[in-house]
Amino acid sequence: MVPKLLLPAVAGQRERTVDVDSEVAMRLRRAGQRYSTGRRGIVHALRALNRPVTIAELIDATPGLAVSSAYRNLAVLEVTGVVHRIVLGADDHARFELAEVLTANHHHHLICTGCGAVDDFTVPARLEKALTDALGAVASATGFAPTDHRLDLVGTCAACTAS
Amino acid sequence: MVPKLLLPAVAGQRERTVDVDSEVAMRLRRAGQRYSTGRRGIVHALRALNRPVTIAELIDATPGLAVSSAYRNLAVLEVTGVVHRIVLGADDHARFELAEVLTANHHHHLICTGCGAVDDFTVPARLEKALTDALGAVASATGFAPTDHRLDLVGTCAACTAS
DNA sequence: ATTTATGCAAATCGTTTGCAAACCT
DNA sequence: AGGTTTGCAAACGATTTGCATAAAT
Repeated sequence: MVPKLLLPAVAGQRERTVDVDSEVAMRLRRAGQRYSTGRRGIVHALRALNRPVTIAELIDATPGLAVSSAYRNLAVLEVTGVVHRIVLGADDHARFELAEVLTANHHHHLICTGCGAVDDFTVPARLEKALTDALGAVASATGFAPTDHRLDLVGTCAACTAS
Repeated sequence: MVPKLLLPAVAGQRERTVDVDSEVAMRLRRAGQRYSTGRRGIVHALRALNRPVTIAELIDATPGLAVSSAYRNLAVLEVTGVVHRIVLGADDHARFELAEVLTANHHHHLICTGCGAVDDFTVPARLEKALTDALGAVASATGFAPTDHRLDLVGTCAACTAS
C-alpha cells in the first residue's frame, strides 16, 4: 500500500478547498441539519485561519457571529464530524479546527507554554505507521477500541524563546 | 543547535514512593513554599489514586480539603513541578497526576470518549526513542524548544464498548 | 512574631439555555 | 406553513479572589 503523501501542514489543505462546502453540506444534511449562513461562516473562518483556534478567536474572526451560535454550531459541526475539538495547554480553552477528513491532512500540534499558541506539524509516514501499530497493540491488549491518537509537542515557540 | 533531550521511556514505577514526600518538600522549599498538611494530603491522594483525576474527584478523595485550597495548591504544585496538569477529552475538565519526575514513570493516556475515564499506558522504549528523535527533528527545524511530548489514545474503553 | 496557608462566601467569566423573531425549504 | 436557526439576555457552574483566622517556621 502506498503511504499517503506527506505535505507540510499548511499545504495539505489547499487542493480540496473547492468541495469542502459540499462535503460539509452533505454531512449536515445526513444528520438532518442545515448548512446555514452562520455555519458556513464558521467553516470558512476555520479554513482561513488554518490552525486550532479558540472560540473567542473564532468569534472575532467571524463578523456577526453571536456567542451562543458559535457554541451551538460548533457542537453541531463537531458531532457531524466537520470540526474537531482539541483541548490543549495549561491555558485550558478548547480549540477547534476543521476535521482531518475535510483537510486530508493528518497532523499533530506544537503547543507553546509561553504564549499558548498552537500550531500544526506532521511526522514522517514511517513513524506515523509505527505509532499506529504500537498503539493498536496496546489497545487490543487492554480491550480499548481506539478511534484516534494524539501526539503533541509541548514547549516554547521560537518567539517566546527569544523573549 | 541540539534540541533539548526529552524524557526517556522508563518502565519501573513503584520504587520511589518512599521519598516522594521529601522530594516534594524540597521542590516546594526551593520555591519558598511550605509543604503543609493540606498539600501533603493532596500529594498522598494523588499517589493513592494513581491515575489522572479531576479536581472534583480529588476533593472528595481528600477529607477536609476546601475547594479553594484544592485549586490554589494544585496551582502551586504545578509550577513547582510536583503535579502535572493534563486537559483531555471533550468532557473538558482538567485532570492532575503526580509529575513523572516523582513517579519515574513516563507514560501516556488512554482516553475513553464514552465515560471520560483516563488511564495510563506505556509504549516500547524503542518506539519512544524514535518518537523523541523525530520530534526533536521537527522542533529544531521550526525553532521550537520542546520540554515534553504527549501521546494519547482516544477511543472507547472495554466497559463502554460492552454497553 | 512574622509570614504563609486555609476556609468561607462573594465575585468572575466562559458556557449554556429559554424564548421570540428571522430563516429556510 | 412547519420546522430550524439565530440573537439576546438571563441562568448556570466551575474557578478565582477578598478577607479574617489558623498554622508553620
